[in-house]
Amino acid sequence: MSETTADLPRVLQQLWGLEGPARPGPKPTFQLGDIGAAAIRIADESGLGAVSMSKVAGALGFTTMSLYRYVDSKDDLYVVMLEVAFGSPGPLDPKAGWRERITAWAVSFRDAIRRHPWVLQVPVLEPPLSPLQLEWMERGLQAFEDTALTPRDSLSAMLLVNIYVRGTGALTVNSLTDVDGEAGKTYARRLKMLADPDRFPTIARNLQARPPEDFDVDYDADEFFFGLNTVLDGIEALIARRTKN
Amino acid sequence: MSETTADLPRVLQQLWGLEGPARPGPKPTFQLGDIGAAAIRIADESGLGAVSMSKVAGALGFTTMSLYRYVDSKDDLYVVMLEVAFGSPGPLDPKAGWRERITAWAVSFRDAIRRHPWVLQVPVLEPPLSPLQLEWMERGLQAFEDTALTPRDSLSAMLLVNIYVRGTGALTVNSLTDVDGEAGKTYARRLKMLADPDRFPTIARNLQARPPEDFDVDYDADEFFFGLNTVLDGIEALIARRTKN
DNA sequence: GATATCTGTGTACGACGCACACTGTGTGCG
DNA sequence: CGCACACAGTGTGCGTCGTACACAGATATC
Repeated sequence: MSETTADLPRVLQQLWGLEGPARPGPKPTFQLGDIGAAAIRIADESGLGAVSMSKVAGALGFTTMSLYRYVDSKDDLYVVMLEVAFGSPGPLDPKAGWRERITAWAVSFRDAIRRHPWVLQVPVLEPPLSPLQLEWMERGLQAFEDTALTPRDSLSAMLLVNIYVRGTGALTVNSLTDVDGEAGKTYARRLKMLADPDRFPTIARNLQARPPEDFDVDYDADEFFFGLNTVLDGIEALIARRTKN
Repeated sequence: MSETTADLPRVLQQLWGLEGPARPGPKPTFQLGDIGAAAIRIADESGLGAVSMSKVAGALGFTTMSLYRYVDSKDDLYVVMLEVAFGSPGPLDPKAGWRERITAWAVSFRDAIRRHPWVLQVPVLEPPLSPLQLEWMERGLQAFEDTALTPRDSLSAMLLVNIYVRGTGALTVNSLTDVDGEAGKTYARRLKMLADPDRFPTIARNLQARPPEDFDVDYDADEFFFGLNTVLDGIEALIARRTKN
C-alpha cells in the first residue's frame, strides 16, 4: 500500500542516490551530473531551444541514443539540468530576521536565474521532488520559522516570493541578451505609436508623464527590490495579523 | 527617423487592422481570427503541444503551407492565439475603489487562464503590443488612477498583480487536468517519503502539522484570494506611503 | 481585356524525440 | 578462474515538426 522508493521515476532515484544492488556488466562512463553540466553549457550559450539529445550527446562524445541509458526522456534531462543549474541555496543567517532571510533567499534565486535564464523556459510538468529543489524549499520555509505564521501561511508566503522572482525574471529575461536595451527602445517607440489616447488614455498619460525610453517593461536591480519589498510588506501585514490573534 | 506602422511585424499590422492599399489578386479566404480560433480549439482539447501548423491547417481544411499566407511563423500564430484567447477585459466599475477594481481585473485574468490554461506555456519573446493586450494593460493601469501612485508605481503594481495571477495559474495548471487531485496526492506521498527530518526539518514539520493530503502545492479559489490580498496589502502600504508625502 | 499579384499546393530538407534490434565488453558469481 | 549475463554504447529507422521554394491557377484592379 505504502509507496516505496522503487516507485519513484528513475531520475529521482538517481538524484537521491538510491542505487540498486551491484550487478554485473560494465559501469556507466558518466554521472548524471556530467550530462546535466553538458546540457547546461549548451543552454547557456545558445538557449534552451538548442538543447537536443543529439547535441548533448555530441558534446560528451557520444551517440544520441546512448543518452537514453542515463535518462529516460528529454523531460528527465530537464530535471537534471534544473537540479545542477540551481545548485544549493546559500546558508541561512541564523541571527537575521525573517525579512532579511527571505530577501537573501530571493536574491540567491534571482542570481541563479540570471546565471541560467533558460530555467524559466523549462516546461515544468510536476512540482519538484529532487534533493536540491527540496533544499531551496526548506530554506524558503525556514525564513518564516520564528514568525507567527502557520505552516500553511509560510508555504503561501514562500510561494509568493518564489512567484515574484520567477515573474520578474521572466520580464527581464529578454533584455538580458539585449545589448544596449535596443529591444526595450523599439518597444517603447511602438507602444507610443500605437497607444491612441482615445482608446488607451491611461497608457498614453503614463507615456506622457516621462520620457518613453523609461517605459520599457523591464526590471533592473532597483525595481527588483522595490517590487520585492512591496510583496514583503504584504507578508508583513499578514504576520502582524497573525501575531495579534 | 520616426518609425511608421509599416515597420511593424505583419501580425501586428493585421491585428491592428492596418490594411495596405488595394491590390489585384484573389482575396484571402480566412481572417486571422478564424485561424486563431481553430488553433485555440486544438490547444484547449489537446494542449499547446498539439498545435502544429499542419494540424491547424488541417482543421481549416487547408494544406500546411497555406497557413503561411496568413502568418509569417509559428510564433506569429501564438500571438494571434493569445489575442483571441484573452479577448477583451471586463469593463471597469467606475464607482469602485482601486482594490475592487484590480481584484476584478485579476479575476478576469485568472478566468481567462482557466479557460485556456495553455496560454501560460506560450513562449513569449517580447512584451505584447497587440490591441487587446494593450486593452488589458489599460484596464490594469486604470485601477490605480485615483490613487497617489506615480505612473511608474502604477505600472509596477499592475505588473505585480499580473505576475501573481500568472504564477498561481502556473501552479494550478497541472491540477486542472487532474481529476480527483490524484497527482497532488502522489506528490504529497512522495514528499513525505523523501523529506528526511534531519535534512529538511522545516518541510517535515510542515508535513506533520496537518494531514499531508493538504500539502499539495495547489491554489484553490480561497488560496487565490488569500495570496492576492497579501499582494494588495503590500500595494496598499505603498499607496499609504505615497499619500503621506 | 491585360496583367500584375495574389491564393493555395506540392515537394523537399534538416532537425527533432525516441523505439528497437544489435554488438561487444567487463563484472560479479559459481 | 572462467563464464554467463547484464549492461554500455551503436545504428537504423519512423513519424513529426517548422518552413524554404517553385509552381499553377484564379482574380481584382487598371
